Amino acid sequence: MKPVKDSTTEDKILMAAEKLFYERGYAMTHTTDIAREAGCNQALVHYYFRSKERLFDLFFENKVKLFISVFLSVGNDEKRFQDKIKRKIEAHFDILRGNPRLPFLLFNEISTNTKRLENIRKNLGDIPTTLLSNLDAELDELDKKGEIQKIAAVDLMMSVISLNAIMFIADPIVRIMTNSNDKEFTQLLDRRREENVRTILARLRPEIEHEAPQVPPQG
Amino acid sequence: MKPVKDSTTEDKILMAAEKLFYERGYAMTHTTDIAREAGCNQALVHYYFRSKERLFDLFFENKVKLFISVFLSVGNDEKRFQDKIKRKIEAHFDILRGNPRLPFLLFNEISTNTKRLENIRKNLGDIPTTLLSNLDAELDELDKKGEIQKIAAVDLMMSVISLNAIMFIADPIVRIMTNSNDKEFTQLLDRRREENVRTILARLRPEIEHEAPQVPPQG
DNA sequence: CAATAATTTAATAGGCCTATTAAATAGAGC
DNA sequence: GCTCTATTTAATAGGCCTATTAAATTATTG
Repeated sequence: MKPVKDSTTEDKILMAAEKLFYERGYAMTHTTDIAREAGCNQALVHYYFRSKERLFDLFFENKVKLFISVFLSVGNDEKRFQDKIKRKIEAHFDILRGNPRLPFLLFNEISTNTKRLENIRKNLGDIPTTLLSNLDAELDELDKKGEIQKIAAVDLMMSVISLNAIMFIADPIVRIMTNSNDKEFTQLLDRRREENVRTILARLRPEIEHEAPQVPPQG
Repeated sequence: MKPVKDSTTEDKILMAAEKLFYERGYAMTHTTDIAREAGCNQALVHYYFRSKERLFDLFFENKVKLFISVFLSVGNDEKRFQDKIKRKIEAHFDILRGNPRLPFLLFNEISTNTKRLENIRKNLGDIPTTLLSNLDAELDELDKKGEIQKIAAVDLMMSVISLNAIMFIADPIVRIMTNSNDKEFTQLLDRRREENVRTILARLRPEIEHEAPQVPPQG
Protein backbone atom coordinates (compact mmCIF):
# COMPACT_ATOMS: atom_id res chain seq x y z
CA MET A 1 0.00 0.00 0.00
CA LYS A 2 1.36 3.37 -0.91
CA PRO A 3 2.21 5.54 2.08
CA VAL A 4 1.36 9.24 2.18
CA LYS A 5 4.22 11.27 0.71
CA ASP A 6 5.60 14.81 0.93
CA SER A 7 8.22 15.04 -1.81
CA THR A 8 8.75 11.54 -2.97
CA THR A 9 11.03 9.97 -5.50
CA GLU A 10 8.06 9.56 -7.80
CA ASP A 11 7.47 13.30 -7.78
CA LYS A 12 11.12 14.01 -8.28
CA ILE A 13 11.19 11.75 -11.30
CA LEU A 14 8.12 13.41 -12.74
CA MET A 15 9.63 16.85 -12.24
CA ALA A 16 12.96 15.81 -13.69
CA ALA A 17 11.19 14.31 -16.66
CA GLU A 18 9.17 17.47 -17.19
CA LYS A 19 12.28 19.59 -17.17
CA LEU A 20 14.20 17.38 -19.57
CA PHE A 21 11.34 16.63 -21.94
CA TYR A 22 10.84 20.37 -22.21
CA GLU A 23 14.48 20.99 -22.91
CA ARG A 24 15.15 18.15 -25.31
CA GLY A 25 11.92 16.50 -26.40
CA TYR A 26 11.13 12.82 -26.21
CA ALA A 27 13.81 11.23 -28.36
CA MET A 28 16.75 13.09 -26.89
CA THR A 29 15.79 12.60 -23.27
CA HIS A 30 16.97 9.28 -21.83
CA THR A 31 15.74 7.50 -18.76
CA THR A 32 19.33 7.68 -17.51
CA ASP A 33 19.22 11.47 -17.72
CA ILE A 34 15.91 11.61 -15.92
CA ALA A 35 17.25 9.45 -13.13
CA ARG A 36 20.38 11.55 -12.78
CA GLU A 37 18.32 14.74 -12.72
CA ALA A 38 16.00 13.22 -10.12
CA GLY A 39 18.97 11.93 -8.13
CA CYS A 40 17.98 8.29 -8.23
CA ASN A 41 18.70 5.00 -9.89
CA GLN A 42 17.63 4.59 -13.51
CA ALA A 43 15.64 1.46 -12.75
CA LEU A 44 13.38 3.53 -10.51
CA VAL A 45 12.09 5.44 -13.48
CA HIS A 46 10.72 2.17 -14.77
CA TYR A 47 9.63 1.00 -11.37
CA TYR A 48 7.31 3.98 -11.04
CA PHE A 49 6.30 4.65 -14.62
CA ARG A 50 6.77 1.33 -16.36
CA SER A 51 8.13 2.86 -19.56
CA LYS A 52 9.56 6.07 -20.91
CA GLU A 53 6.59 6.28 -23.24
CA ARG A 54 4.04 6.23 -20.42
CA LEU A 55 5.98 8.82 -18.49
CA PHE A 56 6.05 11.10 -21.49
CA ASP A 57 2.35 10.71 -22.22
CA LEU A 58 1.55 11.72 -18.65
CA PHE A 59 3.59 14.86 -19.09
CA PHE A 60 2.34 15.61 -22.57
CA GLU A 61 -1.38 15.51 -21.88
CA ASN A 62 -1.14 18.31 -19.34
CA LYS A 63 0.81 20.47 -21.74
CA VAL A 64 -1.72 20.16 -24.51
CA LYS A 65 -4.48 21.19 -22.15
CA LEU A 66 -2.41 24.13 -20.96
CA PHE A 67 -1.95 25.29 -24.53
CA ILE A 68 -5.62 25.18 -25.46
CA SER A 69 -7.48 25.90 -22.25
CA VAL A 70 -6.74 29.60 -22.11
CA PHE A 71 -8.87 30.23 -25.19
CA LEU A 72 -11.85 28.82 -23.38
CA SER A 73 -11.44 30.32 -19.96
CA VAL A 74 -10.10 33.85 -20.32
CA GLY A 75 -11.85 37.12 -21.12
CA ASN A 76 -15.39 35.85 -21.43
CA ASP A 77 -16.62 38.64 -19.18
CA GLU A 78 -15.70 41.30 -21.76
CA LYS A 79 -18.56 42.83 -23.70
CA ARG A 80 -16.83 43.86 -26.93
CA PHE A 81 -15.50 41.00 -29.01
CA GLN A 82 -12.33 42.97 -29.67
CA ASP A 83 -11.65 43.24 -25.94
CA LYS A 84 -12.35 39.58 -25.46
CA ILE A 85 -9.97 38.46 -28.17
CA LYS A 86 -7.34 40.89 -26.90
CA ARG A 87 -7.51 39.31 -23.47
CA LYS A 88 -7.29 35.83 -24.94
CA ILE A 89 -4.30 36.66 -27.11
CA GLU A 90 -2.47 38.22 -24.18
CA ALA A 91 -3.28 35.35 -21.85
CA HIS A 92 -2.14 32.84 -24.44
CA PHE A 93 1.07 34.74 -24.99
CA ASP A 94 1.70 34.81 -21.25
CA ILE A 95 1.22 31.07 -20.97
CA LEU A 96 3.78 30.56 -23.70
CA ARG A 97 6.14 32.97 -22.07
CA GLY A 98 5.92 30.96 -18.88
CA ASN A 99 6.47 27.79 -20.93
CA PRO A 100 8.63 28.91 -23.82
CA ARG A 101 9.41 25.39 -24.97
CA LEU A 102 5.76 24.41 -25.07
CA PRO A 103 4.89 25.32 -28.67
CA PHE A 104 7.97 23.64 -30.00
CA LEU A 105 7.38 20.52 -27.99
CA LEU A 106 3.78 20.37 -29.06
CA PHE A 107 4.37 20.66 -32.76
CA ASN A 108 7.46 18.51 -32.60
CA GLU A 109 5.97 15.52 -30.86
CA ILE A 110 2.78 15.63 -32.82
CA SER A 111 4.64 15.78 -36.10
CA THR A 112 6.89 12.88 -35.31
CA ASN A 113 4.41 10.58 -33.66
CA THR A 114 0.91 10.02 -34.94
CA LYS A 115 -0.01 8.11 -31.82
CA ARG A 116 0.21 11.27 -29.72
CA LEU A 117 -2.23 12.95 -32.02
CA GLU A 118 -4.68 10.16 -31.31
CA ASN A 119 -4.24 10.71 -27.59
CA ILE A 120 -4.94 14.40 -27.98
CA ARG A 121 -7.98 13.63 -30.04
CA LYS A 122 -9.34 11.37 -27.35
CA ASN A 123 -8.41 13.79 -24.62
CA LEU A 124 -9.97 16.88 -26.08
CA GLY A 125 -13.03 15.18 -27.53
CA ASP A 126 -15.06 17.69 -29.45
CA ILE A 127 -13.81 20.74 -27.61
CA PRO A 128 -12.01 22.02 -30.72
CA THR A 129 -15.02 21.50 -32.95
CA THR A 130 -17.36 23.18 -30.49
CA LEU A 131 -14.93 26.01 -29.93
CA LEU A 132 -14.62 26.62 -33.64
CA SER A 133 -18.28 26.43 -34.51
CA ASN A 134 -19.26 28.74 -31.64
CA LEU A 135 -16.60 31.18 -32.71
CA ASP A 136 -17.74 30.96 -36.31
CA ALA A 137 -21.29 31.83 -35.28
CA GLU A 138 -20.09 34.76 -33.21
CA LEU A 139 -17.88 36.07 -36.01
CA ASP A 140 -20.69 35.72 -38.52
CA GLU A 141 -23.03 37.80 -36.46
CA LEU A 142 -20.46 40.52 -35.83
CA ASP A 143 -19.79 40.67 -39.54
CA LYS A 144 -23.46 41.11 -40.29
CA LYS A 145 -23.63 43.98 -37.82
CA GLY A 146 -20.65 45.49 -39.61
CA GLU A 147 -18.52 45.44 -36.49
CA ILE A 148 -15.75 43.30 -37.92
CA GLN A 149 -14.43 42.26 -41.26
CA LYS A 150 -15.46 38.71 -42.02
CA ILE A 151 -13.04 35.98 -41.02
CA ALA A 152 -13.28 32.21 -40.54
CA ALA A 153 -12.78 30.92 -37.00
CA VAL A 154 -10.01 28.55 -38.10
CA ASP A 155 -8.13 31.42 -39.66
CA LEU A 156 -8.47 33.58 -36.60
CA MET A 157 -7.31 30.81 -34.30
CA MET A 158 -4.42 29.81 -36.54
CA SER A 159 -3.27 33.38 -36.86
CA VAL A 160 -3.32 34.00 -33.13
CA ILE A 161 -1.55 30.76 -32.34
CA SER A 162 1.10 31.25 -34.99
CA LEU A 163 1.81 34.87 -34.15
CA ASN A 164 2.10 34.04 -30.48
CA ALA A 165 4.17 30.93 -30.94
CA ILE A 166 6.74 32.13 -33.46
CA MET A 167 9.02 34.02 -31.08
CA PHE A 168 9.35 30.97 -28.89
CA ILE A 169 9.75 28.47 -31.68
CA ALA A 170 12.27 30.63 -33.49
CA ASP A 171 13.91 32.00 -30.36
CA PRO A 172 17.54 31.21 -31.25
CA ILE A 173 17.16 32.51 -34.81
CA VAL A 174 15.53 35.71 -33.67
CA ARG A 175 18.29 36.36 -31.17
CA ILE A 176 20.89 36.01 -33.87
CA MET A 177 19.05 38.00 -36.50
CA THR A 178 18.50 40.87 -34.10
CA ASN A 179 21.75 40.54 -32.14
CA SER A 180 19.73 40.48 -28.93
CA ASN A 181 21.02 39.61 -25.50
CA ASP A 182 18.64 38.29 -22.85
CA LYS A 183 17.42 41.69 -21.76
CA GLU A 184 16.82 42.90 -25.29
CA PHE A 185 15.04 39.71 -26.17
CA THR A 186 12.74 40.21 -23.20
CA GLN A 187 11.92 43.69 -24.46
CA LEU A 188 11.33 42.25 -27.90
CA LEU A 189 8.84 39.83 -26.36
CA ASP A 190 7.05 42.64 -24.52
CA ARG A 191 6.65 44.50 -27.76
CA ARG A 192 5.66 41.42 -29.66
CA ARG A 193 2.80 40.74 -27.28
CA GLU A 194 1.29 44.10 -28.16
CA GLU A 195 2.11 43.71 -31.83
CA ASN A 196 0.15 40.49 -32.08
CA VAL A 197 -2.94 42.09 -30.58
CA ARG A 198 -2.53 45.01 -32.96
CA THR A 199 -2.21 42.72 -35.97
CA ILE A 200 -5.28 40.67 -35.16
CA LEU A 201 -7.39 43.73 -34.33
CA ALA A 202 -6.29 45.35 -37.56
CA ARG A 203 -7.39 42.28 -39.45
CA LEU A 204 -10.77 42.44 -37.73
CA ARG A 205 -11.29 46.15 -38.35
CA PRO A 206 -14.02 46.65 -40.97
CA GLU A 207 -13.05 48.06 -44.34
CA ILE A 208 -13.82 51.72 -45.03
CA GLU A 209 -16.27 52.44 -47.88
CA HIS A 210 -14.00 54.38 -50.22
CA GLU A 211 -11.14 51.90 -49.95
CA ALA A 212 -10.86 49.16 -52.51
CA PRO A 213 -12.58 46.11 -51.01
CA GLN A 214 -10.45 43.03 -50.49
CA VAL A 215 -11.54 39.54 -51.40
CA PRO A 216 -13.66 38.23 -48.54
CA PRO A 217 -12.78 34.85 -47.08
CA GLN A 218 -14.77 31.94 -48.40
CA GLY A 219 -16.21 29.45 -45.92
CA MET B 1 40.15 9.73 -60.04
CA LYS B 2 36.38 10.04 -60.02
CA PRO B 3 34.79 9.04 -63.32
CA VAL B 4 32.05 11.17 -64.89
CA LYS B 5 28.65 10.07 -63.66
CA ASP B 6 25.03 10.33 -64.76
CA SER B 7 22.94 9.18 -61.81
CA THR B 8 25.43 7.77 -59.43
CA THR B 9 25.14 6.08 -56.09
CA GLU B 10 26.35 9.25 -54.46
CA ASP B 11 23.43 11.18 -55.92
CA LYS B 12 21.00 8.48 -54.97
CA ILE B 13 22.22 8.59 -51.40
CA LEU B 14 21.90 12.35 -51.31
CA MET B 15 18.36 12.17 -52.67
CA ALA B 16 17.40 9.40 -50.29
CA ALA B 17 18.83 11.39 -47.41
CA GLU B 18 16.93 14.50 -48.46
CA LYS B 19 13.68 12.59 -48.58
CA LEU B 20 14.14 10.93 -45.20
CA PHE B 21 15.58 13.93 -43.38
CA TYR B 22 12.53 15.85 -44.54
CA GLU B 23 10.16 13.17 -43.34
CA ARG B 24 11.76 12.34 -40.02
CA GLY B 25 14.41 14.89 -39.12
CA TYR B 26 17.97 14.14 -38.19
CA ALA B 27 17.63 11.98 -35.10
CA MET B 28 15.02 9.63 -36.48
CA THR B 29 16.69 9.04 -39.81
CA HIS B 30 19.31 6.29 -39.70
CA THR B 31 22.09 5.61 -42.14
CA THR B 32 20.55 2.18 -42.59
CA ASP B 33 17.31 3.77 -43.74
CA ILE B 34 19.13 6.05 -46.14
CA ALA B 35 20.98 3.11 -47.64
CA ARG B 36 17.81 1.11 -48.08
CA GLU B 37 16.04 4.07 -49.68
CA ALA B 38 19.00 4.59 -52.00
CA GLY B 39 19.18 0.89 -52.74
CA CYS B 40 22.72 0.40 -51.57
CA ASN B 41 24.80 -0.89 -48.72
CA GLN B 42 24.84 1.09 -45.50
CA ALA B 43 28.62 1.38 -45.50
CA LEU B 44 28.40 3.35 -48.75
CA VAL B 45 26.71 6.19 -46.97
CA HIS B 46 29.85 6.56 -44.93
CA TYR B 47 32.12 5.90 -47.83
CA TYR B 48 30.73 8.90 -49.68
CA PHE B 49 29.84 11.25 -46.87
CA ARG B 50 32.06 10.19 -44.02
CA SER B 51 29.39 10.70 -41.37
CA LYS B 52 25.67 11.15 -40.97
CA GLU B 53 26.34 14.59 -39.54
CA ARG B 54 28.20 15.80 -42.64
CA LEU B 55 25.51 14.43 -44.91
CA PHE B 56 22.85 16.25 -42.96
CA ASP B 57 24.72 19.54 -42.95
CA LEU B 58 25.02 19.39 -46.72
CA PHE B 59 21.28 18.95 -47.00
CA PHE B 60 20.44 21.51 -44.36
CA GLU B 61 22.38 24.44 -45.76
CA ASN B 62 20.42 24.42 -48.99
CA LYS B 63 17.14 24.37 -47.15
CA VAL B 64 17.94 27.39 -45.06
CA LYS B 65 18.84 29.34 -48.15
CA LEU B 66 15.62 28.26 -49.82
CA PHE B 67 13.62 29.51 -46.86
CA ILE B 68 15.18 32.97 -46.75
CA SER B 69 16.10 33.73 -50.34
CA VAL B 70 12.60 34.41 -51.55
CA PHE B 71 12.35 37.53 -49.43
CA LEU B 72 15.31 38.99 -51.24
CA SER B 73 14.55 38.02 -54.80
CA VAL B 74 10.81 38.30 -55.37
CA GLY B 75 8.62 41.29 -56.14
CA ASN B 76 11.26 43.98 -56.19
CA ASP B 77 9.88 45.32 -59.46
CA GLU B 78 6.62 46.39 -57.81
CA LYS B 79 6.17 50.10 -57.15
CA ARG B 80 3.82 50.09 -54.18
CA PHE B 81 5.23 48.58 -51.01
CA GLN B 82 1.95 46.80 -50.41
CA ASP B 83 2.19 45.05 -53.77
CA LYS B 84 5.78 44.12 -53.13
CA ILE B 85 5.08 42.58 -49.74
CA LYS B 86 2.07 40.79 -51.17
CA ARG B 87 4.23 39.17 -53.81
CA LYS B 88 6.84 38.18 -51.23
CA ILE B 89 4.29 36.65 -48.90
CA GLU B 90 2.74 34.65 -51.70
CA ALA B 91 6.09 33.48 -53.03
CA HIS B 92 7.18 32.44 -49.56
CA PHE B 93 3.96 30.56 -49.01
CA ASP B 94 4.43 28.79 -52.33
CA ILE B 95 7.94 27.71 -51.40
CA LEU B 96 6.62 26.25 -48.17
CA ARG B 97 3.82 24.53 -50.00
CA GLY B 98 6.36 22.88 -52.25
CA ASN B 99 8.39 21.93 -49.18
CA PRO B 100 5.81 21.47 -46.46
CA ARG B 101 8.26 19.87 -44.04
CA LEU B 102 10.74 22.71 -44.38
CA PRO B 103 9.58 25.03 -41.59
CA PHE B 104 9.31 22.20 -39.14
CA LEU B 105 12.71 20.86 -40.02
CA LEU B 106 14.27 24.27 -39.78
CA PHE B 107 12.93 25.16 -36.37
CA ASN B 108 13.40 21.65 -35.10
CA GLU B 109 17.05 21.22 -35.98
CA ILE B 110 17.98 24.70 -34.92
CA SER B 111 16.30 24.26 -31.57
CA THR B 112 17.95 20.96 -30.82
CA ASN B 113 21.42 21.70 -32.09
CA THR B 114 23.20 24.94 -31.46
CA LYS B 115 25.97 23.96 -33.84
CA ARG B 116 23.63 24.21 -36.82
CA LEU B 117 22.77 27.72 -35.80
CA GLU B 118 26.45 28.59 -36.04
CA ASN B 119 26.57 27.13 -39.54
CA ILE B 120 23.61 29.21 -40.59
CA ARG B 121 25.19 32.26 -39.11
CA LYS B 122 28.35 31.71 -41.10
CA ASN B 123 26.42 30.86 -44.22
CA LEU B 124 24.15 33.84 -44.27
CA GLY B 125 26.69 36.34 -43.02
CA ASP B 126 25.06 39.71 -42.58
CA ILE B 127 22.24 39.11 -45.05
CA PRO B 128 19.66 39.11 -42.24
CA THR B 129 21.00 42.29 -40.68
CA THR B 130 21.14 44.09 -44.01
CA LEU B 131 17.72 42.85 -44.97
CA LEU B 132 16.25 44.06 -41.70
CA SER B 133 17.88 47.48 -41.64
CA ASN B 134 16.96 48.19 -45.26
CA LEU B 135 13.41 47.16 -44.54
CA ASP B 136 13.35 49.31 -41.42
CA ALA B 137 14.43 52.35 -43.43
CA GLU B 138 11.80 51.69 -46.05
CA LEU B 139 9.06 51.22 -43.47
CA ASP B 140 10.11 54.37 -41.65
CA GLU B 141 9.82 56.47 -44.74
CA LEU B 142 6.44 55.03 -45.69
CA ASP B 143 5.21 55.76 -42.20
CA LYS B 144 6.35 59.37 -42.44
CA LYS B 145 4.46 59.72 -45.72
CA GLY B 146 1.42 58.32 -43.96
CA GLU B 147 1.18 55.39 -46.35
CA ILE B 148 1.44 52.69 -43.71
CA GLN B 149 1.03 52.33 -40.01
CA LYS B 150 4.41 52.16 -38.34
CA ILE B 151 5.88 48.71 -37.81
CA ALA B 152 9.34 47.35 -37.01
CA ALA B 153 10.99 45.23 -39.70
CA VAL B 154 11.52 42.34 -37.30
CA ASP B 155 7.87 42.32 -36.44
CA LEU B 156 6.81 42.37 -40.06
CA MET B 157 9.17 39.54 -40.96
CA MET B 158 8.24 37.45 -37.96
CA SER B 159 4.55 37.87 -38.64
CA VAL B 160 4.86 36.87 -42.26
CA ILE B 161 7.02 33.88 -41.51
CA SER B 162 4.82 32.67 -38.69
CA LEU B 163 1.55 33.12 -40.53
CA ASN B 164 2.92 31.30 -43.54
CA ALA B 165 4.57 28.51 -41.61
CA ILE B 166 1.81 27.60 -39.17
CA MET B 167 -0.34 25.52 -41.51
CA PHE B 168 2.60 23.35 -42.41
CA ILE B 169 3.96 23.03 -38.90
CA ALA B 170 0.57 22.28 -37.44
CA ASP B 171 -0.69 20.29 -40.41
CA PRO B 172 -1.86 17.18 -38.53
CA ILE B 173 -3.57 19.21 -35.82
CA VAL B 174 -5.35 21.40 -38.32
CA ARG B 175 -6.62 18.40 -40.23
CA ILE B 176 -8.10 16.95 -37.07
CA MET B 177 -9.54 20.18 -35.76
CA THR B 178 -11.24 20.91 -39.05
CA ASN B 179 -12.02 17.30 -40.03
CA SER B 180 -10.37 17.93 -43.38
CA ASN B 181 -9.45 15.32 -45.92
CA ASP B 182 -6.66 15.97 -48.42
CA LYS B 183 -8.80 17.92 -50.83
CA GLU B 184 -10.33 20.09 -48.15
CA PHE B 185 -6.95 20.74 -46.64
CA THR B 186 -5.70 21.90 -50.03
CA GLN B 187 -8.59 24.33 -50.23
CA LEU B 188 -7.81 25.48 -46.73
CA LEU B 189 -4.27 26.21 -47.85
CA ASP B 190 -5.48 28.17 -50.87
CA ARG B 191 -7.60 30.31 -48.62
CA ARG B 192 -4.91 30.68 -46.05
CA ARG B 193 -2.50 32.08 -48.62
CA GLU B 194 -4.92 34.93 -49.27
CA GLU B 195 -5.74 35.33 -45.60
CA ASN B 196 -2.11 35.92 -44.70
CA VAL B 197 -1.77 38.67 -47.28
CA ARG B 198 -4.99 40.20 -46.01
CA THR B 199 -3.81 40.12 -42.40
CA ILE B 200 -0.46 41.73 -43.11
CA LEU B 201 -1.97 44.40 -45.37
CA ALA B 202 -4.56 45.16 -42.72
CA ARG B 203 -1.81 45.62 -40.16
CA LEU B 204 -0.03 48.01 -42.51
CA ARG B 205 -3.11 50.06 -43.32
CA PRO B 206 -2.88 53.47 -41.69
CA GLU B 207 -5.31 54.32 -38.87
CA ILE B 208 -8.25 56.57 -39.64
CA GLU B 209 -8.38 59.93 -37.83
CA HIS B 210 -11.58 59.48 -35.87
CA GLU B 211 -10.72 55.99 -34.64
CA ALA B 212 -9.08 55.60 -31.28
CA PRO B 213 -5.34 55.45 -31.95
CA GLN B 214 -3.54 52.28 -30.96
CA VAL B 215 -0.24 52.25 -29.15
CA PRO B 216 2.47 52.66 -31.78
CA PRO B 217 5.33 50.17 -31.77
CA GLN B 218 8.45 51.25 -29.96
CA GLY B 219 11.78 50.74 -31.63
C1' DC C 1 10.35 -7.84 17.16
C1' DA C 2 8.94 -10.58 13.27
C1' DA C 3 6.64 -10.55 9.03
C1' DT C 4 5.26 -8.33 5.11
C1' DA C 5 5.32 -4.85 1.73
C1' DA C 6 7.49 -0.92 -0.55
C1' DT C 7 11.53 1.09 -2.28
C1' DT C 8 16.07 1.11 -4.07
C1' DT C 9 20.24 -0.76 -6.04
C1' DA C 10 23.55 -3.19 -9.13
C1' DA C 11 24.00 -5.94 -12.90
C1' DT C 12 22.88 -7.16 -17.23
C1' DA C 13 20.17 -8.80 -21.31
C1' DG C 14 19.10 -7.50 -25.68
C1' DG C 15 18.33 -4.25 -29.31
C1' DC C 16 19.63 -0.88 -32.35
C1' DC C 17 22.78 2.42 -34.38
C1' DT C 18 27.10 4.52 -36.30
C1' DA C 19 31.32 3.84 -38.01
C1' DT C 20 35.22 0.98 -39.38
C1' DT C 21 37.63 -2.70 -41.55
C1' DA C 22 39.08 -6.00 -44.72
C1' DA C 23 38.01 -8.36 -48.59
C1' DA C 24 35.57 -8.76 -53.19
C1' DT C 25 34.27 -6.77 -57.54
C1' DA C 26 34.20 -3.68 -61.39
C1' DG C 27 36.35 -0.24 -64.45
C1' DA C 28 39.95 2.74 -66.72
C1' DG C 29 44.28 3.27 -68.87
C1' DC C 30 48.36 1.49 -70.46
C1' DG D 1 45.59 -8.75 -70.10
C1' DC D 2 47.57 -6.40 -66.21
C1' DT D 3 47.58 -2.88 -62.78
C1' DC D 4 45.86 0.46 -60.17
C1' DT D 5 41.98 2.78 -58.42
C1' DA D 6 37.13 3.32 -57.40
C1' DT D 7 33.18 1.16 -55.74
C1' DT D 8 30.65 -2.12 -53.19
C1' DT D 9 29.84 -5.75 -49.86
C1' DA D 10 29.67 -8.48 -45.51
C1' DA D 11 30.97 -8.61 -40.97
C1' DT D 12 31.56 -6.64 -36.82
C1' DA D 13 33.35 -3.55 -33.09
C1' DG D 14 31.81 -0.62 -29.78
C1' DG D 15 28.61 2.53 -27.78
C1' DC D 16 24.47 3.74 -25.92
C1' DC D 17 19.74 2.98 -24.58
C1' DT D 18 15.51 0.76 -22.54
C1' DA D 19 13.78 -2.52 -19.80
C1' DT D 20 14.10 -6.45 -16.66
C1' DT D 21 15.65 -9.19 -12.86
C1' DA D 22 17.12 -10.55 -8.49
C1' DA D 23 18.87 -9.16 -4.44
C1' DA D 24 19.44 -5.63 -0.70
C1' DT D 25 17.56 -2.13 2.04
C1' DT D 26 14.10 0.49 4.29
C1' DA D 27 9.53 1.27 6.09
C1' DT D 28 5.08 -0.45 8.11
C1' DT D 29 2.13 -3.04 10.93
C1' DG D 30 0.29 -6.34 13.96
